[in-house]
Amino acid sequence: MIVAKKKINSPADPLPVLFKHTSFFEDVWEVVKQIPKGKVTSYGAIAKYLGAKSSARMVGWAMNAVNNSNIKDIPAHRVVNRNGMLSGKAHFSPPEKMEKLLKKEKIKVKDDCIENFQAVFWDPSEDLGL
DNA sequence: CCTTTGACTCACT
DNA sequence: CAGTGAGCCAAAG
Repeated sequence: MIVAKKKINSPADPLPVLFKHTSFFEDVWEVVKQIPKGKVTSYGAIAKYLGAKSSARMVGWAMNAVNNSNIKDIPAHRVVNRNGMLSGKAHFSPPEKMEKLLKKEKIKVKDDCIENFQAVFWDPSEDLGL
């Protein structure tokens, strides 16, 4: 469990205010980190796995936090919306990076959408046990 | 401190 | 079947 405004990874991370005492972000990250290579999941699935306490929007916030900080251990590119659309691509360093990384993992992406989304979809509730 | 917004989703019209 | 509204919770203005 990572705690609050403490350094997440690098000593020189510009990690802003972000988390105070909420471990929500960590939970999201942990789940995201568990996503098998070549698979993807949705914000809603993660939120649901976390108990649906928070809405999927918070998951997106967590991803935003990842981009904001120097955290690179989180494969945020494997997280898309429930339609399999790369809704968050715009928030990547180069927006194309998300799609690029996905394709690199043999995930078929077309027009910012994962074609075989259902096939590569990974449900945390299923693998992590629920 | 109150208002607005956001990488979402579901339900209703 | 597509458009709209509401719920969601935290962060930024």
